[in-house]
Amino acid sequence: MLDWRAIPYFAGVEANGLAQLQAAAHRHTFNAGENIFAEGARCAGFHIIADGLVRLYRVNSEGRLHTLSLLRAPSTFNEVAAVDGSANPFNAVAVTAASVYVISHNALIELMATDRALLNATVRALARLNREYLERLEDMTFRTIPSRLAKLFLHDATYGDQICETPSQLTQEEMAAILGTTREVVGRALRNLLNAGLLRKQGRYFAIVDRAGLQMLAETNEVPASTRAPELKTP
Amino acid sequence: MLDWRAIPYFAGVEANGLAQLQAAAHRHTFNAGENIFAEGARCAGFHIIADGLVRLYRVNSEGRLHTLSLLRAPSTFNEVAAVDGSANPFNAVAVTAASVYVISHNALIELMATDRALLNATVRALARLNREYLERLEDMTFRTIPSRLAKLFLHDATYGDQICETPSQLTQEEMAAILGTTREVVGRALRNLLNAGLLRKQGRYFAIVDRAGLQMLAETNEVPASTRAPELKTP
DNA sequence: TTCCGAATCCAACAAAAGTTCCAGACACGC
DNA sequence: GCGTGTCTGGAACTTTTGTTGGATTCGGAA
Repeated sequence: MLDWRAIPYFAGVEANGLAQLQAAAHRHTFNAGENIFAEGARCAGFHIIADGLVRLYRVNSEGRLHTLSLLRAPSTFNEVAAVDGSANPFNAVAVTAASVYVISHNALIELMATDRALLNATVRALARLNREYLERLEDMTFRTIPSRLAKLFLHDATYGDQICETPSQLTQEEMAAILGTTREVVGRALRNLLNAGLLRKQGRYFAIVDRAGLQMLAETNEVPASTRAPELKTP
Repeated sequence: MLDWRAIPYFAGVEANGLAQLQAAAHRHTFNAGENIFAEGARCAGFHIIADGLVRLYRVNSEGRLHTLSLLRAPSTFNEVAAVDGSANPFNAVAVTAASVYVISHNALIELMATDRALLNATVRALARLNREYLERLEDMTFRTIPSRLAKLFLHDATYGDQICETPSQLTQEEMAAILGTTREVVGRALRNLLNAGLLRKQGRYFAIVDRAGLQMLAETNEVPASTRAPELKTP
């Protein structure tokens, strides 16, 4: 069961407003792998994840994927389209079987018109989303792939809220989609972090060895010399 | 003189509300090159450009610049920090001498609490900003530099509203800052677009020859074969 | 167990982007 | 007209990223 009060978006909205939101929401269930809505399609409304894991992503003309977020309950998505009523800005797919509440654009606008707390919450949520996107934009502009990978492992503010699975449990393919590159490149970067002594293998996955080193790498694009492992190859 | 009704952000706000906004605003003037506010500093409030050209940018640890927008009157900036009261998400500098009205975070919050139209306008503006950032993010993720350059010249939705100077009047240095790269790379890309017959030189600057070709390049990262100029070098 | 598909590892190569350097062109103020 | 600083053109080189292809490991289903 979904505890509506636990949803960060609705912090500040009174019981009365919550009840109205619940009344306006329609519940949908999706099988693993099923599409929830498509980028560019008519606004699908405001979505609340009650259960399951949801991926938001975009695809380019050559078919490469960019995962914007991996979200699990309780969280919300598609706020932007829900608010302006235009096309969905990304695709959404259920990674696992998922249960989702949907509030239509019109219903949300109507509720925001009567419930000031909801309107305020929306403003806050949009501002927060803006900051997140800007952070991601700077990552793509300034950081190398090893640096972005380190940041992903640190699970910091940028990715922490949006991408919920710990990176150590993601496949290289999934990490690549999140970082906006290809699996091979992620594999190489992982090997480098391993050799540099920042990560170590733990079974199938990776564990953090040197958090400070990862932080340094995330911030400066450089592996700190003090923690770098000695070269193995002799010329 | 600034015509407050001409500011897109305030579309829908009534005369009464506009008067209150004007009363809350403080006018500041800046010389060419003068800093308006700094990234990370305490929230500088909501800014309205009455006159002049303003650059919003970020800097990375190595000192490279990323120009997020080049704005001229009438337009607004720093909405996000003005709304959530946190640190400014970027630097702002007056490119030319500029005159700017500033409304503090507290004043804006108060006005939004009494003026529903202003609150709605803020929601719309934040949604629009979100879409712009997402578009830019995808540009950085998926497009090559020639492709981004073509998009800049096409002056399309992504850059059209935010970056007001026509690209043909920007220096290579400025284009590089907008695209998130370096001057040399922009120079090379420009030469390629020239050789491919998509642009031509017009005095100091460039003019568009083949708009469809630029569009194709912007969308697919490929220079269309039909318009490509014959190779000059023979092996 | 055996087989199968998914995920990984690794090497070699290709392409894109970043760096360094220097030579001209041009605009502007003196 | 003459320097001076900004902007541009372009070559040569390095690094990073993307691509290809094959070998290997792993876990679960038959």
